[in-house]
Amino acid sequence: MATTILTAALPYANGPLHIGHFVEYVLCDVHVRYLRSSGETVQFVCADDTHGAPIELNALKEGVSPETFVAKWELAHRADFATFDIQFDHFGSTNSSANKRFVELVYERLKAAGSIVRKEIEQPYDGKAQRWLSDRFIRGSCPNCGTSDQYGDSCEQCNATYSPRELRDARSALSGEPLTWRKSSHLFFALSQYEEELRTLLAKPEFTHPTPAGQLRGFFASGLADWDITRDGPYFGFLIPGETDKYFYVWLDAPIGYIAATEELSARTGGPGALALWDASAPTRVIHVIGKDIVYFHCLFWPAVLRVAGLKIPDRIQVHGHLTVNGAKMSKSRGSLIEAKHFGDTVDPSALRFYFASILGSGPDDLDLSPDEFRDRVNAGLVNNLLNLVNRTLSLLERAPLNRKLAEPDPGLGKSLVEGALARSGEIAAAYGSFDLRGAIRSILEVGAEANRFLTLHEPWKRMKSDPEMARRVLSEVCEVVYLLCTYLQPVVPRVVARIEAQLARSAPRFADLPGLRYPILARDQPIGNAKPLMPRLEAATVQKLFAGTATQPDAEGAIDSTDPTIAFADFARIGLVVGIVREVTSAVGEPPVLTIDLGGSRAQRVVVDSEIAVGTSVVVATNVLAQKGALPGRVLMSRPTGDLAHPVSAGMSEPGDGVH
RNA sequence: CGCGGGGUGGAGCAGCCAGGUAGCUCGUCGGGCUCAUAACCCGAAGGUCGCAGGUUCAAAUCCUGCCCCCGCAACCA
Repeated sequence: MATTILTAALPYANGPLHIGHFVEYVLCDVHVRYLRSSGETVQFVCADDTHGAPIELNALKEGVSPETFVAKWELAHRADFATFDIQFDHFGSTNSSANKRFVELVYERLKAAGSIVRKEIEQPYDGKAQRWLSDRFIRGSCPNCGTSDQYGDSCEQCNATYSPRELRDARSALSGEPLTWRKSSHLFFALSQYEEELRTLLAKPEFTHPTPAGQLRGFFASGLADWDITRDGPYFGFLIPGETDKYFYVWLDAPIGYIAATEELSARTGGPGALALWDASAPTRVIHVIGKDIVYFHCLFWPAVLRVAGLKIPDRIQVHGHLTVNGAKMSKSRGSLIEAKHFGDTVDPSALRFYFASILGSGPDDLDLSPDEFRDRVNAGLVNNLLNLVNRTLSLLERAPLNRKLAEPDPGLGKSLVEGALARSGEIAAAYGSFDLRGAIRSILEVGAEANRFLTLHEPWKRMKSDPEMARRVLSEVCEVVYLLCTYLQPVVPRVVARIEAQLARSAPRFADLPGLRYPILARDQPIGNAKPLMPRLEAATVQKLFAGTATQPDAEGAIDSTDPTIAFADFARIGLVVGIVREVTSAVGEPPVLTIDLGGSRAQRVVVDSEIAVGTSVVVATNVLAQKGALPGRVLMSRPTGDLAHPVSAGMSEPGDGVH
């Protein structure tokens, strides 16, 4: 049977993993465990992504070599994977000799195919720091709305996109120096040559979900640009052979890390080797699981590179959404980022696996994690319905007078129950197979509910004395369902299923075995083991600890009430208030006036107000309040001298840029 | 007019492609059970399916316009 290579996106070796990362790892790990249970041969590989400017800079900041720096994070990442039962067949590093070899091989093949072109380009340069600057390291004012302190490529405030050339007052984020521009000779991958092939590929519904595919269509509209695969030193990465102080861009060598990982796995286990597995004509099935943020790299550059290099084009790019916490994007600055380690230290990691599985569909929609949702789904679905079913059944069976012995099959009693549970295997397998974990969990919960109803109907606890053999027969039939539930649940919560198997004193069937099974599926002559609660319910206090420090989302209406007599001082303190002077007022008929306000230094800001204010007036401006989406650009004017607001600012007493306390 | 996704009982979702009794989980209320991790079972309340128009015998579902929310924009990974 053909090997399936399944990859998870490479985590960047620049910091700890957070629970958002684990949406993907759980999705992959569950899928892989399902495939294995179905009898497929799978190589589940991943690696740390170690190259690029941020790592190089952060290592420098810590005074260690990049190698030492990434080694530290690799160790932390591996520990987190172990905590959450993410079982890679191989977890490598892009900074490996195997990867270097494959990057050079791919490069040679691209060159031989005539797909590498050289272009002289001008790049922003920081003369003081002696570094070339990516957009990420450039800050300036948006040429569209004037908002200060924006990145080199787009404005968070008005959503405009532009080039660093257009940015006003563009400066290096490293040294604060103004940008200079220098010429450099860069190698490009001629992506434009493969436009038609990529179009065809993206039109295939099995290649990726229609949503990301549709988004990429926008790129074709303006024509695909060639891809710059060169970075000038200093850079942490692989030197480009035949060039001086030029490195491969991290996004070229990172996905090749998938190939290198399979090579290292082969070397370890005596497999066929990456070139055999990844050859364009190989029967291998390649599936990349990625977040929607890196669709471009995996659906455009990567297939084109593979195609030209004579390697296997992925069969599927499985795209998932991002995790939000309390409805908002996770962010370090907002304090809503939950590190995986913190989570794993606080609750049973199986709970998170189950939670993600219960909300993960096959599409790229975002998922949300909130304390209440998390607790409800885990407690109601996993603990109350499924695990409590196991516990109530086994704990009755183990006690006298039943003494852990099962009854002979009683088809009239339990055959339809067991066959009903067995009949669900098809839809559950199909759901797992299509990455619809949510659908799989839904079906599994129905199996559990059916068995719970069966117990309520037959009330074995009432018959324990009057008719113990009847109680034994009822419970034995439910044991059959429990046995099947082990199979169904094993991909999601392998650790918990192992405990159930121990209590049942049996190993569950594999998915591959299910089609051949007929009632009864359980060997009745073998006694069960000892019953014990399988997993505690999540307590509200425990869950709160997980979210300690994360902001809770204000309710849709009423939560922000400016007439509220008291708000926490901390909330107020977060608003940055600065004195500014109105320099210019423009107003079109029918439009609210727009003020340009001098905030001291080179900072200026445009603000929309509801009434005109004279030029030269001193005002107080909130500098860090984002405008409501869809509203006119600008931030909030907090106070003005002539209005009825509390504290007029006297011109002459304060200078633009002064803080307000 | 940058691209895309979404707006369905209190919360989160399914249904929409192939129009025809609006479904699931949680929550709420009432009842049952008492084996089990206060778990399990039964029942009930609660929705003019974002707004407006159109097509149709019939629209959550198809078409048009509008409003609102979210995400993504290749040289940040």
